[in-house]
Amino acid sequence: MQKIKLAVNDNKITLVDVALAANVSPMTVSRVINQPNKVSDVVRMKVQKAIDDLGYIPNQNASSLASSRSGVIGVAIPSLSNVVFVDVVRGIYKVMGDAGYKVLLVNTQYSPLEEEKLVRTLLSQSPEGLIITGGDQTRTCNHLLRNARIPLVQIMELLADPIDMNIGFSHHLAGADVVAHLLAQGHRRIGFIGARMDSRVQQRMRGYVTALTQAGLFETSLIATSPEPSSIALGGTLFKSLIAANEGNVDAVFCANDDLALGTLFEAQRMNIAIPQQLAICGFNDIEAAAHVNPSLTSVAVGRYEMGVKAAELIIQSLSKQPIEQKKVDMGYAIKQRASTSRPSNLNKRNIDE
Amino acid sequence: MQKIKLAVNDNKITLVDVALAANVSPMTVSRVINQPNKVSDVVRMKVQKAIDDLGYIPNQNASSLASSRSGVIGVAIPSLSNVVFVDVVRGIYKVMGDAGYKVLLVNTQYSPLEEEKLVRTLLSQSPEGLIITGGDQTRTCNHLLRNARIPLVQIMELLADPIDMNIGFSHHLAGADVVAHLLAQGHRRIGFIGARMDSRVQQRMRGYVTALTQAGLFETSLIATSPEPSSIALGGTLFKSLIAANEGNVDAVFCANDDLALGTLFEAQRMNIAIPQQLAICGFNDIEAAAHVNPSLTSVAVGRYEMGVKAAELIIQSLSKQPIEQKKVDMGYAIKQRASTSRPSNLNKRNIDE
DNA sequence: TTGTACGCGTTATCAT
DNA sequence: ATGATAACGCGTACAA
Repeated sequence: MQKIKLAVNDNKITLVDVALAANVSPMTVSRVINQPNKVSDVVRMKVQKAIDDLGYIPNQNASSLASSRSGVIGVAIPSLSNVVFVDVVRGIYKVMGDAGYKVLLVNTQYSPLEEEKLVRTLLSQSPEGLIITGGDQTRTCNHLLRNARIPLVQIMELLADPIDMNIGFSHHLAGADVVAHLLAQGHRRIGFIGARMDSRVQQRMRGYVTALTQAGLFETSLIATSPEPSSIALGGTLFKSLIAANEGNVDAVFCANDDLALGTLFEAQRMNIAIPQQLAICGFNDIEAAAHVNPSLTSVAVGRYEMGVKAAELIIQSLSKQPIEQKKVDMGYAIKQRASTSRPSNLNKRNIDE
Repeated sequence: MQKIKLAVNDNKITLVDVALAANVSPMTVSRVINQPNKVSDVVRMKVQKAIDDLGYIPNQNASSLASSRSGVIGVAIPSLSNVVFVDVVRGIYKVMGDAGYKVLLVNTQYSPLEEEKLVRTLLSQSPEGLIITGGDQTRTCNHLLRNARIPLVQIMELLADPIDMNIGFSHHLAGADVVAHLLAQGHRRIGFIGARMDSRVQQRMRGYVTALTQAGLFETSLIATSPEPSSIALGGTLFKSLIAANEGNVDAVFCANDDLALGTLFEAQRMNIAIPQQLAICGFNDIEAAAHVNPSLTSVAVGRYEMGVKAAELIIQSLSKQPIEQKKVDMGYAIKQRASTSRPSNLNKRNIDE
């Protein structure tokens, strides 16, 4: 019953091998795989048996080449160490996986040059769509993307001049809103702690500076930053230098993310600084620990997973030629007030969370 | 000066277009890209100019098909929500990126059936190597992998019968060692909290059961588990049921990971249970927060990033036909003792960390 | 050093 | 419903 294979080169089973085994043309085998309903039941089952018997696995490279449909979506993020990006990627994987797309993920390490190189890599895979982070591309990279003529979504922040589609939120407004919240709680000496200082963290900081300046309360000594990646440890370190630089005269701190905020919180506890009585702390991103640590940490919640989902949906919608209602989507944000910024008079009330 | 393109189908620039523009054969263009030193300087620069002018981007699908070298490494992990896997993936990306390989990452969601489907997807991309998690594959998937004839590394745990290469550590030993540590601190009523209960968590639990039984201290009421994914919140919930089930008679808890341990710690604090005086807590994975939370959390450190690096290196080594000294690598683990399990007499000493 | 011929494994298109 | 033929874009192997 066994047919002899023609292709003997690499003992790889091809469409032709299956066709030979099933006594049909290669085209029929191709149809069984891609358009099963266009094949009669008898033939389909015969072919399927041959496929199973031989353990045939289609060669996607050949398929992509012939059909110019790769089923690949390229995704570029700056880091895998940051839960923020990983959460977005999770959303992308969820939607793209369900839709049958493969995700080719690359890590730019916050470098536009590295990003340009990786975008070339992505484009050489003939992706059907692209999701990239932010708007800080090199000129060359920008040209590459514009010439690619495939759906593209820039995520994580709102851009003035997006290449194609854009989804994010205003980091500047969020930063200013945090300051407004802290001012409303009666704080005056409000510090800022930031690390890595990428485009988005800088926007949060500018929001902070703008709002605090407007209130006539800004001083440069209130800012403590580092180019290093954020971490809990770095948060503690920066908090100590902030305190030192202001001789202890700080009554609130806005941390550019929750890792830094937790570091600040833990360090303050070790310094026997009462939170929020002596020091209020507000983080950013609202990671899970924020709601559970003692005292619970006020933070800015952003729908990261949802952003990934939405970005993927925009690509798919675009690919299915459906009209895109809006190419620019503002995901917004929400300040989750918790114990770390409640003013003393509120402390006996139960904090509303979620 | 402009040459007319032959391929007019999709305004995609191909090797032929570049060749025409540079007045050379397509093969020469191919060489400029893949073996530049085999082309004379004059021609190389002329061709490079044409490449730049036209914005040519090689078609990797065609290249893979013709050369049977895809430059793709497939990676399958069960979840992106768990920092443990993300850290391993980071290590893989580091090494594979530097070596010029693309990483195709898939998420099996802890389902062997989903894994089988995704392994098919990976194989259809003609990957040159594969990295997958654990040894819990379906029979079919196992066959697929064995027949693939490409380097394969199974990561995260030590396997009795690996398909090809294997790198991980013994979760069973680690679980038993944690119990030994807690016993040495004088604890007797040692609870276990676990969630998701995948193969690796189950091995940790069996290590716990074995060691505690050996000490004649095991009771089923000391175990609290849930099939849900781990989270800080779930840690708190499980801790409360553990306490309830034992009427408060628990003096130490071994949590299967640090999220659960943090949940337990924070919940215990809210219940005014003194740590470690009234309750010792040991986590697993040694995430960054463990060393910084107050009191600091004892945890089991495992070189996740390094495991990813090593797995990638094994693949690359294997691909370059270098002999593999050992196909099975034990990464080991280390219990990082911190304040959460120090017995009272040790409390005034400074805890050694790192 | 450069070029020619062919094939990689699949699918689009047109016939039957 | 099924098949024959011709690409898809590139690299291998050999020739010049």
